[in-house]
Amino acid sequence: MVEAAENGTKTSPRERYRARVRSEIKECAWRQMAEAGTSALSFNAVAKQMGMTGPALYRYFASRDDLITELIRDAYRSLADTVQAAVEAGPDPVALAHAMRAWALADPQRYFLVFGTPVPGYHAPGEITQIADEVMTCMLAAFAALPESGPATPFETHLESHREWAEGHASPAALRRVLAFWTRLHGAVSLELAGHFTGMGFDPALLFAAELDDLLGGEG
Amino acid sequence: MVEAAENGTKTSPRERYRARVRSEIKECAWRQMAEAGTSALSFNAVAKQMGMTGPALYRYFASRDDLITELIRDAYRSLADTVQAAVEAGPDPVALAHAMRAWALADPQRYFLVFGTPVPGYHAPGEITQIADEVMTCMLAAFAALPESGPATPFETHLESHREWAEGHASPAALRRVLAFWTRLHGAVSLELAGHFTGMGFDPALLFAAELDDLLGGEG
DNA sequence: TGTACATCAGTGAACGCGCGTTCACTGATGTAC
DNA sequence: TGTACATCAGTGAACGCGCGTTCACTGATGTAC
Repeated sequence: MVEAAENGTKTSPRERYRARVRSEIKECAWRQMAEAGTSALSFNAVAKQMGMTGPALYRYFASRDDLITELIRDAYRSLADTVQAAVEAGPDPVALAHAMRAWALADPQRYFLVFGTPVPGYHAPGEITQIADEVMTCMLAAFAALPESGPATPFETHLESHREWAEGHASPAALRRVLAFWTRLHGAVSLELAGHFTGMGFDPALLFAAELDDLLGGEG
Repeated sequence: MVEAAENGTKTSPRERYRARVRSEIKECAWRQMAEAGTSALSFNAVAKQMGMTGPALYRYFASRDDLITELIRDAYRSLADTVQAAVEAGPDPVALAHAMRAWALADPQRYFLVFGTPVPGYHAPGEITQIADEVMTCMLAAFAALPESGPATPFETHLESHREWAEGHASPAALRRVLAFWTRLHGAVSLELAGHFTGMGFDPALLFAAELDDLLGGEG
């Protein structure tokens, strides 16, 4: 995957080469994470796997932390793009849910880099928080068109006075639906990916569908 | 917390001392995990924090991996005990849910050691799988008494032929409820603990209650 | 109760290792005239 | 087109560090007579 030039300026061969190597390094890092886990990323090992010596990587990333931060950002970015594409095709929560699940299954370690065990001290840079907001906005858009249901639940009443984060784009009922959507989706997908369903013989896809159906068909 | 002698045999002072130091080492390790994350557990650092030199720990644990495995086992064990205690007080899913959430909030890193990002290669030893089964059995017990609801959903039909893991102790309807219970509980709790709700102002406890209510009150 | 011996918790030195990172360098690639 | 120079990707040696782990030891605690 070659990183494209984002504006019209001509890219020199050297710039193109740099961009290609940079993304090859990232792919290598992803592969290493997929094999040994999210927390086991060695700068030197990535270099070796690239056929380079360790110090060479410093031509492309200022430090190991720099690489990791960029991987996290890319993970969020690809989720946001996936969600955005799904919502642009129409505000259909079911389609959105399946797009998100597919994104998760495509690369479990990427999923866990976003939604997995947090590192206690770590605070995400603003750039990442912003992408997370994008994702939330898209999810809200998918639920905006849904009809109101019955009388307000206690949680919806609570949301009435705690909805600044949605910037007024949605009713408490829609917010509750989005949060339930997100919660159930994450619950089912992450238990599945972490292997907590292996041993029980059922198909996780059907549990996922059932949870989704309960939210959307059940009480609308 | 002193590890009690499990049978009637007298424990020598030395044995009592050993047991106390062992559990102090574990507490130290938990503290270190709570500060630096699940994956950052250094044998030497634990020793230093205990006021010992590194090699001294080998009197108590055969290796670093040994310590970690035992911590994971203890985490599962304490979850199973919590769940068991809740269910013994009566088969009330609401009480069970709140007991499990309380257990998670009491020590997030412990929760994530059980339900967080998995390490790709790792396969849990049989002892741990067995404790996980205990937890599932307890959850099933909490739902066994619940009344049947309407016509079977597609997922329940699927479970009809994939329910060996429950050993016949529950109907497909109950199994579906247990899986939804577990999924939603994990979804809400883990997003909360990972900090994905910070920034939005609402109270995670109310989202949790709402999800629970939707499962138990909503369509029973 | 006092002495001789065994047990065993903890130390200090040492091991090899892989880590992230720096630095001065070489040699290929691209640019200017 | 050929030559002189600048850029810059990548190397190899070296750094200090903390890691898990081993080993021979010291010295305190417990046991046997």
